[in-house]
Amino acid sequence: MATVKAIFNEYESMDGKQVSLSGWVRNHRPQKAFGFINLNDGSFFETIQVVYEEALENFETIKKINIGSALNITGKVVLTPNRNQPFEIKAEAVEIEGESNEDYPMQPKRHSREFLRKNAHLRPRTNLFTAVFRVRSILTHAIHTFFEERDFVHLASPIITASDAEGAGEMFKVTTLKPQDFKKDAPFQDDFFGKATNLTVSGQLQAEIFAQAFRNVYTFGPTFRAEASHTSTHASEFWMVEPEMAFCDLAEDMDNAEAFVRFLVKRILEKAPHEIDFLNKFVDKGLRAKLEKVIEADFVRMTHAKAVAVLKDANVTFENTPDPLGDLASEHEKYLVKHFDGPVFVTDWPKDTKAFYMRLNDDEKTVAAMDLIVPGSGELIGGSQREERLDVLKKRMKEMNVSEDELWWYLDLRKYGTTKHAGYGLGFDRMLMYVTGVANIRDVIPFPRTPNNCEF
RNA sequence: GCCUCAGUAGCUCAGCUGGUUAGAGCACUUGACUGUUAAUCAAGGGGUCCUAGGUUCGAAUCCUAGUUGAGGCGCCA
Repeated sequence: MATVKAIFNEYESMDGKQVSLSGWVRNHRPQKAFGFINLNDGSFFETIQVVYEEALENFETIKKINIGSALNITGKVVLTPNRNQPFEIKAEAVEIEGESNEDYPMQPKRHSREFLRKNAHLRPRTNLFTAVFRVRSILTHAIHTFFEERDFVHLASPIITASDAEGAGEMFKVTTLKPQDFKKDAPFQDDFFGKATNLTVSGQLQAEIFAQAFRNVYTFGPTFRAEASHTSTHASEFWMVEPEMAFCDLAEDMDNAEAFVRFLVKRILEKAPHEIDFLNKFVDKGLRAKLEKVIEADFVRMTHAKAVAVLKDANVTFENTPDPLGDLASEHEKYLVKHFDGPVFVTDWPKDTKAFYMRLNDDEKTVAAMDLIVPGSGELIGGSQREERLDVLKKRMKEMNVSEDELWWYLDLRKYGTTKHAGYGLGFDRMLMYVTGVANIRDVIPFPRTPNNCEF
């Protein structure tokens, strides 16, 4: 069985060669004595044009084939240098593997993203989602390749956790109890794990454990947030890449993050040129230029204090006043990436805006944190140097109401050969938004989970 | 969670200052067409105008509530 991809690669030497193909009809234009079928077999972004003529014994049946039908085709490759496509397949046999009903919802025309979300079982067959999900697959492999080439050890951090200490957002409860089984005083005593358990919001704390053994490690897996977020960059279930490096400070952490983002972009440009062309043409006209610039230019790095100063100097009225002690609003992030025309690292954040484990700077007011903000996807990476000093860590946990008892093992790491170390979390789906130019996270996840939406 | 906007044919949308039987393009069905490229041309079928209530002689159109979706904000990746 030939594939469309293989034929596209070798058609010049295949004139007159017989091939067998199977795939799905993307478009069909029958005429009186012949017709054209655009077939996609899943191997390649492009469709292949199949021509069939009256001489075929089931010609009248073929003429009635609907879009979406699955076909088996035998025919000859014919070079057609003077037509819109360099070659086509002249059919010798067209067999219908699976018919498509006349009410097939996907038409050869533009559909709204909302409609396609409601038809998540059919949208992978559209050009846009063919491109997006192939890029998603390539991006997944590229992540493993980047770390594997640098001798990082991959670990699968647990999806069910007992700790809810991280404060990264609301968590989903995991329980086998029925509502009436919860006891008032000790609700989870009789539960499956004998304690309250949740779906993970981050694998970082477990990655820190492995980093103190393997030095450089990463996790890559699903994470869950039960926040009622209604935005284009939030999902209830999403994937995160979380490297963790021992003997590493914040600057080296950023070096790694920058190299990582650059590597991923480069890989996508190499491995998915047709998909990027399509996305550049129909989704985001500046996409290719933007990606090429990311490969070349160094990312801007500035402290939070400097960023606030830049915002104060800006000749723009913000709804939220830039606050040297506060978080950046998304309008601020948008201004910064536009102003610097590319990704921006913001470092050394006010300690009250960040999590307990981030390393306290010598000024005792800021922590060694970094966010990488990018156009379109907002905060793509959040990371920090971790607090390795036991006494300081304990003090921060007390200040922020984090239970020492629950995280005894995390504190143990600071007793037995503690090292300076750092890491970050990269939102995989946001990275995919960034490299595809797709504006909504629901359109880069095969079956997105958001508040009130768990179909499919 | 807060704010704003929207819901009319399978899809994309027009109609909305109230007024006969609710329209277009695409899709679908039938027919025409000897090279189409989201083919073209002709005809036909297809509607709980989101739901409930209200105002009115009369509501797709105005009002109220609900519901679903989208966008923005907050939270973060």
